[in-house]
Parts: sequence; C-alpha cells; structure tokens
Amino acid sequence: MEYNFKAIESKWQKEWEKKKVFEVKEQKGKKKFYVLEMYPYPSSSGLHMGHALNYTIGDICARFKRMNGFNVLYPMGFDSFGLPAENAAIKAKAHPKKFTEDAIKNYIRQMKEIGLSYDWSRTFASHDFNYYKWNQYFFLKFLEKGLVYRKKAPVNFCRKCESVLANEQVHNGRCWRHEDTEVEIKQLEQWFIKTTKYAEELLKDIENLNWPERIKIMQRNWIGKSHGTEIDFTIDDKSWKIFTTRPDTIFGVTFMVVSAQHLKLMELVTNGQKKDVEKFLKKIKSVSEKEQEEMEKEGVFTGSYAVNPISNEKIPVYAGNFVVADYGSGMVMAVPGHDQRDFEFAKKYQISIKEVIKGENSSIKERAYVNEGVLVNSGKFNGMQSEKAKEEITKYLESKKIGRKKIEYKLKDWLVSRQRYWGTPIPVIYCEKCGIVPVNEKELPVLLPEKVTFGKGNPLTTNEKFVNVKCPKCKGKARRETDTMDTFFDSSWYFLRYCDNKNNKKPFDSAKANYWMPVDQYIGGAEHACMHLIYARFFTKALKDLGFVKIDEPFSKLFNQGMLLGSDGEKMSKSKGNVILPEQVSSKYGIDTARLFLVSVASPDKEVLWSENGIEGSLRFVRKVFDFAEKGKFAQTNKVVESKLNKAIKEITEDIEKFRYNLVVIKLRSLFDSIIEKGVSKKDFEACLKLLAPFCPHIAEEIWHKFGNKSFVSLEKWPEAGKVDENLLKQEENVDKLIDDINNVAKLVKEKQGKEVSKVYVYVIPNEKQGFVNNKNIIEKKTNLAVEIYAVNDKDKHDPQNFSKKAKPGRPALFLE
RNA sequence: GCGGGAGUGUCGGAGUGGUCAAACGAGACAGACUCAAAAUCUGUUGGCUUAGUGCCUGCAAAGGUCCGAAUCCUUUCUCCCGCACCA
Repeated sequence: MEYNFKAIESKWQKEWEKKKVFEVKEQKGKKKFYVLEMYPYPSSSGLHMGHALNYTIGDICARFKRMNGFNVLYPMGFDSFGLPAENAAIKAKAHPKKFTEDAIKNYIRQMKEIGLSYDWSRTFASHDFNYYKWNQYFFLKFLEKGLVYRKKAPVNFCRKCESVLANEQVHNGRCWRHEDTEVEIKQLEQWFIKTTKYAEELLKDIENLNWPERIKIMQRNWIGKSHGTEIDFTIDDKSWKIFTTRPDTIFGVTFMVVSAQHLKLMELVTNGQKKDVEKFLKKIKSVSEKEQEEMEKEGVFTGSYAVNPISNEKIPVYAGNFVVADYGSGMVMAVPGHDQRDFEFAKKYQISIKEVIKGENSSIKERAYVNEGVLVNSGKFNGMQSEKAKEEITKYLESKKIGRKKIEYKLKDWLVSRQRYWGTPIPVIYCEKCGIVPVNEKELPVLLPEKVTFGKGNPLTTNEKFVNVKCPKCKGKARRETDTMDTFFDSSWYFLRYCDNKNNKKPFDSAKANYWMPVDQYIGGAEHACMHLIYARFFTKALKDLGFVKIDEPFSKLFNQGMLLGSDGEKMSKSKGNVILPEQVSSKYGIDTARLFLVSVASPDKEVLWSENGIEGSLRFVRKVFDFAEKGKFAQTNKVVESKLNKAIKEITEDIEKFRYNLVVIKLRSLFDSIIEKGVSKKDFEACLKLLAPFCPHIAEEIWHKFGNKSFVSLEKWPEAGKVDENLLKQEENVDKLIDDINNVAKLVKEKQGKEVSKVYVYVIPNEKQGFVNNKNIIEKKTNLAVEIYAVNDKDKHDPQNFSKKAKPGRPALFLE
C-alpha cells in the first residue's frame, strides 16, 4: 500500500483526541514531568515552520518522558493580549477580541495538525476574563504587600505604541517592537512593581538553574550588581548622595555631574544659570535622534558648588547628558584623572584634572588612567593600594557619618502600566477625596469593556461608562484607572494556571501547583532572557512569599531552540519571500517527515536551515520504514541486529535526554537500515517503532496498530536496552571492511590484468575464522564471488602466491582468481 | 567599548587530544532496473598511488604545547548574538 500520510495523520490526530490520550491529572506516587513551551502570541498570520520546530522539540521531549513512565503535563495556551492585536484590529477595522479569537482557533487547528501531544483540556488565553481576573487579583495582593507602587519618574515612552515601556522593552534606546523608534524620556506618574526588592535573590538563584550559560550570564549582567560606597556631598548646606565603586579616587574629584533627567535638578540651579541650563535641556532633547552612538559628553554649569567631604575642596556641579538618572542617585562625583568619561568632560570644559592613582607607567595626559594602583596626592592615604584604600576611605567616611558601603543594581523596578486598550485593566480607582483606592477583591474582574471607540489614544479614557465610577470607600465621585497592564504580567504566572485552569475561586489550587511545579523543562527563544524570564522568576518568588506556592524558581531547566532560517540562510520574512508554512510542507511530505527533518538538520539549539532537498531525504527514510512494515519479512533477529538494537536504545535514550535529536535521527536511520537489510522479529521491530514514535508519532501509531496492537504506542513503555555484544559488532565491521577490500582488489585485477575473477580465497587469523565463516553468505552476496575461508595455518589451503602471510588481526589476506 | 558564541569537505552539519580524509544527510558522478524516465537499489565522491597499500594536502590564518591536534594554548582575521556612557 502506498504511504498515505494524510489519511494516517488525520486518523491518529482524531483518535488521540477522542480517547483523551494526553490528558493528565495529578497522581500521587507517579513521578511528574512538566514540559512547557513559551506560550505564543496568536498572530493572524498563523504558525510558521519555525513554530513547528519549536513545538516539535517540546513534543518529542513530552512523548519521550511519557513513554518513560512520567505523568507528563504538556499544555498550551495563548498570550493573547497585547499591542499587535490592537493595532492589527484597528487597521482591519475589527475588534481585537474577534481578531484574537480567530487567530487562536487557527493556531489550535495548526498545532493539532502538527501532532503535538498537548493536554488541550488545560488550555486558556490570557485575554479571557477568567484568566485576567487573577492578574488583577495578584496586582491587588502586590499592592497590599507594597510590591506595587505609583510614582512619578523619568520613564521610557514610545510614540508609536503611544505608551510607556518597561526598561526591559527598550533595546538600544529604541522600542522593542519598533526598531525605528527612539524612546523618549518623559516624567510621568506610573505604576511600578518592586522587582528590585528581589534583585539579590534573583541574582543568587541563577546559580542553581539548569539553564544555558549565556542566558544566565545575560541575566546576571542585567541585574548588574556592584559593590561600592555611597558618599554624602554637601551642596548649599544640603546633603546629596552619590554612589561610586572607586572611593579610592575621592581626592581626585574636581567636579560633580547630576543627570539632566534628575527630578531635583532645578534645586541645584542658581538663578544666574537658569537660562543656560534650560537651553541645554532643550538641546539634548532635540539631538537624541541621531547621536545615540557617538554622543559627546556635554553639560552645563548649574551655578552650585559642592564640598568634597574629604578634602574640603570646593567643586562645581554640572548637569550632564551622560549620567543615568535612575541608577544610584542620578548624580556622580567626577574624577577626570581616572575615569574616561569624566576626563573627556573635563577637557571640554577646562576643569582641572588631578592624578591620585599611580600605576606602572601610568599617565593621565592623553586619557584617564582607569586601573587601580597606588594612591598619591591623597593626604594620609598616600601610598596605599587602591584595594586597601577603598576599604579605609569608606571606613573613614563611615566614622564621620558621611559615607557607607553600598550595593547597587542595574535592575530597575518594573513599569507595568500601559496606556493601551488590549490588556488587563489595572484594578484601581482614583477618588478626589480618598486618593488611590484599590478595587474591592469581590468586584473582580474589572472587565475590559468591549464597546469602545478606537483611534484616539487609549479607548478606555473616552469610555465614560468605564471611567466614571463611585469611590468604593466614600461613594463619592471617582475615576477608574484607564491604564492596562504590561502583557508580561500575563506571562509571568501562566504556567501556574495550567495546573488548575478551570478554577474560578482561586488563581489556582496550591496543592495542584505544588504537585506540578516547577516546570521541569521549559523551551523557548533566547530573546526573553531579560524580559519574560526575569519577570516570571520574580513573580514566582513573590508568590512564594505570599504563600501561593512552595517553589521559588519556576523553570528548573531551560532549552533555547535555534532559529529556523530560510533556504537562503536568511531569517524567514514575508519580504524576502522565504517563509515556509507547515501546511505547505505537510501536504506535500506529511508532518511526520517534516518533524523528523526539522530536528535532523542540526542540533536543535543551533540555527536550522530549511532545505527542500533535505526534506526529500527525510521522506525517503519514512517511506522506507513504512514499506518495510508493509512488506518486510520478519524473522528471528540475529545476534548482530540484536546488539545494534540494544546499543541504539541505550544511545538514543541518552541523546533524547540531552536534546541531541539530530544524532538520534542518524542512529534511527542506521538502525532501520540494519534491520531492513538483515531482518528482524516483529517484537524487535516494535521496539524500533517505539524509538521512532516521539519523532514520527503518526506513522509509528499506524504501524503499531497494523501489527495488531490495541494500545497506543504513544503510551507504551520505552524499550529497555539489553546486552550489547561489542565483539560481534566489531566483527561485523571487519566483515564490511573485508567486502570492501575484496571489491577493491577485484576492480584492480580487472583494470590491471584485464582478468575477470570468480573466486576469492580469504586467509584469516585462526581465532577469527568462525566469525568470518558465519558471514560467508553475506560476503558472497556482496562480492558476487565464490568465497573460500581458511585460517592461515590450515594445511590444505589453496594459496598459490603465499598471500596468507599478509593476514593481520581483523584484516584477512586474500587471493582472487 | 564590554560580555558570550562560532568559523570543518560542493552544501547542510557531526566530531572537542590518538580508533579522522573526518558520522549522517543533501548534491554530483557511475552502474543496476526500465523501451525510456521517475522512484528504488549498488558503488564512487581531497589528490596521487596500490592486489586490498602507501604517501601528500587538509578542519578560518599564523605560531606554540604534546610521542600525537579539527580538538589544548597564544596572536590575528571574519561572522553571529547580547549589553551599551551603570560611575
């Protein structure tokens, strides 16, 4: 029968669904395994082949674990809130809800067609109020605990999103969704989540994660811990703090720089300098467009002077464009001799440069000397090494109560409010009298109104019904918060909701969550290293402290899949016309073939190049397996094949654990080649099928049933590796080599001597004789010659040229005639 | 600038101290089958050479360590990714 993959695939997809094969519940005493892929944003363009690769990687893992006796939770859902849906909907003049739900339906259909073994009974989408209700609930819990607060701060604003962005969503000074759009800094009052409260824990626990090293490094850098000293400088009788990692250079401070975005900048500006400062602020706003890369350090004198607390020198205070407003205190002590930025600034404004650190051949003529060294021009600290001086100077400042040790982090609090419609409404009410009033928990969810007018900013602000409310406290006139939550809030705990997705009393049942969590294997792209993966870790820790879960890390193990590139080696994109869709491929080759191909090209954590020729090769293999199952002659498995099978089981098991799927495919190919060539028993063939099942589940299921099995191979027990006879395998290799040799010599004889040969005499080392004799048939078959095998010491051997003396272990001598 | 990763045959890619001219796949070539083609099967696929051998070249480039290197070290070049004035 022809390999009709279409019929086979849809048949088994239906069958799995009908029998609820992949649905699971908590089972005491059974080891659980939670496999999860990052839930996708449902785009109207549907799944592309890259998704298929991503999910196939997870599906193989899930199927493998299932067959290995684990209670496997493998769910899928949709990250359905977010700006793209809103914008697309506006463009298409449809409601984002309709738009999104259509896209979800399409995704689910496509996912089922890929044969992914999800437990669909656990699915949900984050735009469903049964889900986002709990976003609001957690928001209120955080508010209660002081983990959410509102403050005015310099924030990143994207003109195209018409909304503020979190720090993590600003890449290279641009919006993460709009690479062409510079973010603007605005002073706005916004909602923040205190991620910084967990900075230390987030940093420390990275160590124990079984994650790719580079992701761990990226997170460490993002959290950016540094040890230093906080020092109080007096400016006009007021104390201003600065943070430095180089207190040893304090005698070299010749000026101070305050960030141009500093909230209290104007307090420092004297009347005389006001004009200049304002002019400067205007200027830096207008140039932000182009000079991102090589922006020159610029500043303006504020008119104020500070006093160096250790040398009592009077030093000018500047406002500068190179000081980050929300790191440390937004103000720095400038040491031009030993910091390159300060050096450039001092040169530009002719401020004096002092040398206070001496290193080997150090000089501060051309540029700052930034390494450590020995202190000079530093009063009683002269001659001290930097390392020691840092300690001593800090101690001295501490004793005078004008300085202290301090640890700073680059990690900032998470700005979660967004001025957009398609997200979870923030459950807060502003009352003229009572101020900020949280919505009563019982009133949740604050529903996102469906009937709104798009086009003029955030549609919620113009929706009177939504906005005008009574104050829950005083019943007076009040106004509802119209900002919605960053969608990263949704994705920060969705993995917990899968554990108990239908609960309408609680976000999830803790016992259930404690059974399934943590996610044992998380799979997704590296682009989330410093966004989703940090937020989700933070959220889990916060929920632990609130008593919702026992775990403090959500994802024990993380796998980053590589990107699928077009056959031209470029990233797939519509404009390049190299996009491959799963439907195109599965209708032509079948999804089993596509799955097999995707994971066979390269190690799944590397880039994968799509290739039309390549997938043809995979189809050849799948068809070969199918044909053999149909027409193959089954016989007792010989010892060699048995050893090969056992070896394959052992190696494939290890390889799947380590995501070396590409190597598994090679081993599967070689295994099936052997059994097809040498024959196999039905029972052993079934073991091979099980090995194939995670990769090509439909065809495996089909053959399994053709063999009269009533169960699902998807739920069968993974084969166990028996004994491997290495000697036998070695002998097999030797026979292969011998066959090559014979053919080679035969060819030479024919070419050189013009002689056709018909018989070959083989002379082997005596103890190897039996091994070769056992394979006599194969040798004859593959060489097309009559074969006579002698041990080299056989007395009656036919050996006219005395070639037998050339025999070596494993390498017999031969004579042809 | 800082940090991370990578450069292997015609191509995609395995391989991280000896069993490596280098798995597997693709492509190409030759043969079998066929009236023919496709599919399928067999063989070849760095060079020279040869009764199955041996030699040379070879894993970005140049050096080095070692009895021995695609694999370790140094320098250089190229590419990819992340962070980016964090004091």
